Amino acid sequence: MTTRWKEIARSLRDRIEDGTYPPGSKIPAIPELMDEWDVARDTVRDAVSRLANEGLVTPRRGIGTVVRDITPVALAYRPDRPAAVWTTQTEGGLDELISTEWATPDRGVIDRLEIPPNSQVVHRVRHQYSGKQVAQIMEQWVPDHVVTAIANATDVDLSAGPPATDLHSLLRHAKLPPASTTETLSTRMPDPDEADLMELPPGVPVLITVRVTRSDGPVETSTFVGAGDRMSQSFTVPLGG
Amino acid sequence: MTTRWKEIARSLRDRIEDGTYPPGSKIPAIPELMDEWDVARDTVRDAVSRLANEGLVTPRRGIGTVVRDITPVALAYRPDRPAAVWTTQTEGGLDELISTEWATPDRGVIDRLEIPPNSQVVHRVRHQYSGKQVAQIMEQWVPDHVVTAIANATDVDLSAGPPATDLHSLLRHAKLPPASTTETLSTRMPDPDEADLMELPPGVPVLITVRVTRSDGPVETSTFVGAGDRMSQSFTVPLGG
DNA sequence: GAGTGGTCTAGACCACCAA
DNA sequence: TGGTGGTCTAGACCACTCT
Repeated sequence: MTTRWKEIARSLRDRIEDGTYPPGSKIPAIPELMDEWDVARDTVRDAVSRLANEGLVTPRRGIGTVVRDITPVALAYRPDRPAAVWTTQTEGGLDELISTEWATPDRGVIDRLEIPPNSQVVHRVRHQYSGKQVAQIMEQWVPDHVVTAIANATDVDLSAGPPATDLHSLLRHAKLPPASTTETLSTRMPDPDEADLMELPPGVPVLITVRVTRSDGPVETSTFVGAGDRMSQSFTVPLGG
Repeated sequence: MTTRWKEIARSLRDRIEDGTYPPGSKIPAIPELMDEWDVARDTVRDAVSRLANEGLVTPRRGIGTVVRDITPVALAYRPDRPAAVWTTQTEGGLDELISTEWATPDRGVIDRLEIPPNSQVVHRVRHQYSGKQVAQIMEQWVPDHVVTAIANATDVDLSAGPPATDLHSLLRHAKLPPASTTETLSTRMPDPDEADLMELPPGVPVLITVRVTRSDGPVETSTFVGAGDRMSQSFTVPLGG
C-alpha cells in the first residue's frame, strides 16, 4: 500500500532525475499538482516537503519550487600533492575571527587533549566564508601548558587575538613540533543556529571534522562544522609499498 | 513574527536538549500537545516532523515519538597507529558481496581512473554490515589494464568473484604497487533507495567517500555511501616536522 | 480495545514576489 | 494585482502496537 503523497513525490523525483525538470527550473505549482492528482493542498505539500528534505528542491514563496543544482564542490577529484596532505575545498578562503578567550573545556575537548577536567584552554571560534556565505564554523582549543610554552618561547599571547604566524610555526618555536594529526569525519543535520548562520536550506546536512594535533601529546584540537552543499574534504595518504 | 509550529518545535527541542526528554524517552503524544498548545493536529505534526528531519526524534506508529540517541560511533577518537592510516569505524566488519561484473563506467569513474570513455572496468558492489543493518554501500571500479595485469601475474580473475587475497597484495604481485590514495569526503541526504537499504530514519544524512588508489597512475577507484548515524571515518597523517 | 502516529480533506487567511 | 508557497483548522479514517 502506497500513499498519495508518496506517489506524487516519486513522480516528481523521477522527472527531476530524468531531466524533465532540470536544475534551476521549477516544478509545477501546488494548485496545478492538486488538479493533476486530484488531491488536497496539504497532500501536495507533504510530497514537496519530502523532496525538500531530500535536498532536491527549494520552495520559494512568491516564486515557485525550484530544482536545486546538485553538483556542488563535492567529489571534485584532485590528483594531488606529493605527500600526506589534507585539503579543504571551498572557494573564498576568507576567514573571520569571531572570538578568542580563555574557557573551561567540555568533556570531549578534555578527552581529546588529555588534560585535567578543570584546566583552562584558549578557545577560538572562526568562520570561513565561501563568497558571502559562511561555509564552515571552526572552533579550536589549545591547552594551558601549550599556550604558556608558546608565550615563553615567542612572546605571542594566543588569547589576545590572531597570531602573527600560524600555529604550526609557533609550536615548532616552542619545541612542540606537530608530529601528526588525526581527523575524524562524520555527518548530521544542522541545528537551527547552524542552519541560520550558514543559510542552509532544508535537506542540507553538515560535515563534521574533529581534529587532534599531536606533538608528544595532544597540543591542539579543533572541530569544523561545514555546510554540506558547499564543502568536501580530501586526504591524500602515501602507502608504504 | 514566529509561527505556532515553530514555537512548539523550539519548546520541544529545548526540553530535549536540557534533558527533560532524555534519549529513549518519548515526547508528549500529539493529542496532548494539541491540548497544551491549543492547536490543530497538523500544526503539532509540523513541529514534530521538523524535529524528525533534524534527526532529534523518531515518530513510531503505535508507540509514540521517541528521542533519538545522539551519540553514535561518531567522534570516537583514537590516538592512533604509527603512520598514515585510515580507519572506518563500524562495529561488525561483515562484508557482503552483492555483484561483480564488467561494466561501462560513468563519467566520474572515467575521470578518476583517467581511462578512455569506452573502456571496460570491473565493477563491484559490496555492503558492509553493522549488526543486521547495512552501514555502508561500497562500489569499486578497477580498469581493464589493471585487471589484465593482475590476471597475468597471479592467475586471479577479478571479474569472477571475491579474490583470495586483498587487492593491495594482488597489485603488488602485478607490479602495480599502490603508492597513495586520495579520499574525498562529502555529505548529502540519502535517496529513497539508500534510505530503504540502510534503514535510515528521516533526518539522517549519508557520508560520501570517493577514493582513488594510485600506483604510477590510478589503479582503482571506489565510492562509499555510509549511514550518517552509524559511521565516522578517521585519518591520521604524519606531519613533516 | 485503547492509544499511538500517518494520511487526507475542504476551506481559509497570510507573506512574499513579479509584472 | 494575481500567483506563489506557508500556516492553520476541525474533522475523518487508517495502520500499527501494546495489553
